[in-house]
Amino acid sequence: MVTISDIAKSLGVTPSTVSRALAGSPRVKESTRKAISETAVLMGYERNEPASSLRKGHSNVVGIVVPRINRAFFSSAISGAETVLNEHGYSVIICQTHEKMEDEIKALKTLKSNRVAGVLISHASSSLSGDHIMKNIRPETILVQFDRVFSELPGPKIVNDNFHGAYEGTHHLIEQGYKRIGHIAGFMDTEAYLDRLNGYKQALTDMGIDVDENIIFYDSIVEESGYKAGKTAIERGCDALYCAGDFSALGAYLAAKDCGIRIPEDFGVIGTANEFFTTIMSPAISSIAQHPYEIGRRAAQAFLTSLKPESNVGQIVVSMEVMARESSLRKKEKR
Amino acid sequence: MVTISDIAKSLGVTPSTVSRALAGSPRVKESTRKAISETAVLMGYERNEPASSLRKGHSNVVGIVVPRINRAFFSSAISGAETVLNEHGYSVIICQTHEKMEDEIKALKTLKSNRVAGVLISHASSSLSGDHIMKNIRPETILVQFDRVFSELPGPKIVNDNFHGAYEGTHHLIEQGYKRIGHIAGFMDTEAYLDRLNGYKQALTDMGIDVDENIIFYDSIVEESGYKAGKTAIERGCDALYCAGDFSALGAYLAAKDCGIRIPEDFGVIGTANEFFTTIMSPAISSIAQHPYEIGRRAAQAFLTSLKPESNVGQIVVSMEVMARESSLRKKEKR
DNA sequence: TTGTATGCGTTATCAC
DNA sequence: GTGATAACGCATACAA
Repeated sequence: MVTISDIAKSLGVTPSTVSRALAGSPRVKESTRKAISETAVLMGYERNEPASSLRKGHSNVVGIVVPRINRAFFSSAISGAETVLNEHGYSVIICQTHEKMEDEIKALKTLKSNRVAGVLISHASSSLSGDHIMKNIRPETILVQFDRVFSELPGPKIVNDNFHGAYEGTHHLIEQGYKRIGHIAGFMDTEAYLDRLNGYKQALTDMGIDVDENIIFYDSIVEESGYKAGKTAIERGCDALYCAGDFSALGAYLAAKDCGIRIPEDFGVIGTANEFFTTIMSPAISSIAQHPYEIGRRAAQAFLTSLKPESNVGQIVVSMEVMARESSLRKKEKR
Repeated sequence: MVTISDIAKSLGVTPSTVSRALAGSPRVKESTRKAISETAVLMGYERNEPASSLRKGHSNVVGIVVPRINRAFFSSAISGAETVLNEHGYSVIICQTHEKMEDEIKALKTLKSNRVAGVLISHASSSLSGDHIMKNIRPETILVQFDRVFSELPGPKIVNDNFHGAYEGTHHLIEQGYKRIGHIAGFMDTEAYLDRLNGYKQALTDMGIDVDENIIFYDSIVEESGYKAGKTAIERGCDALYCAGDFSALGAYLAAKDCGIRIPEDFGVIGTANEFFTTIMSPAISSIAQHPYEIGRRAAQAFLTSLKPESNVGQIVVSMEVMARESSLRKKEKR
């Protein structure tokens, strides 16, 4: 392995100069700069990152902490973040928490040990406050939260525009003439679901419809719960459901089908997340799209700008988009 | 930040002893060992990984190189590998190649700079040989290939049992009474697709059916290509298709539907990968399941056992499983 | 079983 | 604009 000393010797300069030259310091003559970088590539020099990290006190690595890697939303967010960070010379260490606060703490400790320059985190569902995050991060480390955030923690936060997404989705159902619109809401310990619930309520209120707690289902947003909630919603006279997740929407959709109820004529469904499967069902399921890749990109960019002193990124809201498909379109489009 | 010297001072021993104790060396008295680890937690000691890596010449990090993180197969494989590696004290750096050999080389260089202990790689489609991999890996680094492998490279390889999966899938179609079975095959520069093609051919041959190159489609396995191939297959008198991917299977499935051909009565379809959407279509699409999470786990385990001298892991084949669903079941199950 | 001494490769500080 | 020197924290070879 060739080191900066090797380069220095072969050029009759000192390691300090080589280090400065390779770091792009302005305090080195242009001609020597060029000579050094040329012989560096010639000799096949590659920086020893651990040595550099030890000396500098931090590495060129950013940690990303998520509940699970193999979930469409997170894997896309990671992909977006990795792409941006790589372009700027950073590597990415991935940690999954399996939704457990305990694992989250372990992950943060590992990242601290590795002296990462930053942490992009979407916290575990069992993390009820951000105390353990602040406790397990060095003060110099840049913390960026995305998707699932604690508003009480400092630093950039990248979130979906859940309120407006829910608002638009509900409004769309009303526009299509649905009268009694229920909601599969998820659990209220997650801010995202609370925001969606509020968007839903606001849309109803704005259109002069009373909110009925009997048709709001505070349940997990998996397919099975969606199916059950769908059945109940139908019993309670709903003619449409806005679901905080696509899998619960799928459950409700299948429940309606099983009851022999026509979609969208007699029953409208709209989900959230724009999962691939929603596009290929027949009828296709409407969904409120998130932009996970973009959220990952933004999180990475927030980290990069936070690197500069005086920067102050704050909260970034990424819009959601109603993808109106057959499951909620009963009015014919004008032509 | 507390260091081993701090611990040493507070206990009246030397840093070497602390280092040895924390590393679990047998050459340290049990009582001092205990005292040291106790004060270590008491003082909140956390190892400085860069320092350790510099000294040892390698880090406790394993690099994972994949074409894209946000693809179901790879994100699951990463998830499995990360889980196993974490249990053994390793962190995971993720790199994506976007299917470009150029990015793959960059990724390997980065990992080399970081002195990773191992590399788990599924190579880019544009990598036609493994030369660049060997060139950009230190000889001490353990190389594990998974899913897309170069058989000419040394070291463990974790692969799907593509041949038998394809064989079983094709055999299943024959058993269901389909007579003229085509194949959407993918491109032959990828070993996996070649193996699937061979399994398909073997199954036909074993059942006394002639292989007809006119109904083998060497095309990309995306939905669009599947649709086109599906149409052509129908024109050429096929009554079933075995597809090397689920998205091409979906394309063919929709092509048949658009032609007004009944599935499975008049046309059978089976895909590969067992994507979620195949289960919820109506009729549901049969698929030959892979086990990506398991493949990731195995890759990580192969790395861990390769750590031991004298170990010699070789090739590991992970079985595939025919998930027979409505799209290929025209014989009623016996009851 | 423990201590002593050294160096891994880099970068920052200071001097010239 | 360049050089000399030191130090980051840890792990090992050797000595005792």
